[in-house]
Amino acid sequence: MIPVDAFDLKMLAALQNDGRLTNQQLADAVGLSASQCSRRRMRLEEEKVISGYHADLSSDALGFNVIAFIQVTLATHSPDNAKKFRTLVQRVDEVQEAYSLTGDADYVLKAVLRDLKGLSDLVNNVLMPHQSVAHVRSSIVLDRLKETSRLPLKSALA
Amino acid sequence: MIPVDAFDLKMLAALQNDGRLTNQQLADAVGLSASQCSRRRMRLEEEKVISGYHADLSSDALGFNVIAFIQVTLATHSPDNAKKFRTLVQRVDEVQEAYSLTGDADYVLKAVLRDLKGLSDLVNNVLMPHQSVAHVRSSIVLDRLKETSRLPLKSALA
DNA sequence: TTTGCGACGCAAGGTGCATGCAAATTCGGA
DNA sequence: TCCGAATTTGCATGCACCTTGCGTCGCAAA
Repeated sequence: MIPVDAFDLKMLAALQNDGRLTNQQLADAVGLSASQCSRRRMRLEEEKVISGYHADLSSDALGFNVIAFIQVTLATHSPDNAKKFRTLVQRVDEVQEAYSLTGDADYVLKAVLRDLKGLSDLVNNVLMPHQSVAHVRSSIVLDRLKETSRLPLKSALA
Repeated sequence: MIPVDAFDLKMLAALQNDGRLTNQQLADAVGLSASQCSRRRMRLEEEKVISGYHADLSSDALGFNVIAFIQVTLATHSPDNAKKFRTLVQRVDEVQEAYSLTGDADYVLKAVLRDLKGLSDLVNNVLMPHQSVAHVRSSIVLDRLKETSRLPLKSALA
């Protein structure tokens, strides 16, 4: 597959923690020169091992007070219907994540909203009325114990 | 609360998309000078509206082929037990997200693993044997329709 | 109107980045 | 074991970028 050695892994781990690390800081962290870090980083970006860099914003500070998981059952399992639902999900910014899962429901969505009215709007005015959707059940997040997107790289040597 | 004006929102939106934007690029995007972008960005970081920057790594490219949602029921609801579970979750790198929810289960975890054996290990050798845990039910992700951490800022003027 | 304060753009000095280059290292075949 | 080719590395350099000081502008209160 894509060549990723121990240096790359250290760099990836460091960049997962701080995406604005200087090549020099990276160099100090992994034990290479800055120029090498620059080259390797460009390669990793080129190969899409690093798919992007993002600022992490505080949902609390910005007034997003409600997070919800929404289990969705489709009206039919036709490919056409699935595609319509997919497009819907892509379009709605409040939906951060969407997965199809084994188990009871067809899909699970994670949504971020300003308040409970926002959730109500999403469920009752966006999801429920959509032709592809049959049934919706939402659970509100009471407490966030952990929330990261870091991969457990310690176990990874490709 | 924290003062965030239209310029700030534009900057935040831009930095959500690309966390390595230059102050000058930011300036072009929002219609300010680079120096002002620098100052405002520092302020937003200071105030923790921007909580950090992270490289986004491709789980596929790095061989993490299994994502699972794990519903956990605690043995008892004592504060002591909850704290033990909290610590466990924090320690296990494979668990990316953990929430307590309204509804059936006490907690939902999102875990990233190399393969099904990894999931099995996590469930049977880490979660199940832990004294705080009574019951575990896991669902495997079949398809990822959407996966982002962007906040829907269009609705946000604090 | 005047005064004070905050936000602005500009300019300059310092810092970081990317590429050329030569030395060092690795690897396979004889 | 030895040698040569290919890859990887560190260093140097020219260029872009970042940050801070400074003077200006606009607005709000007196």
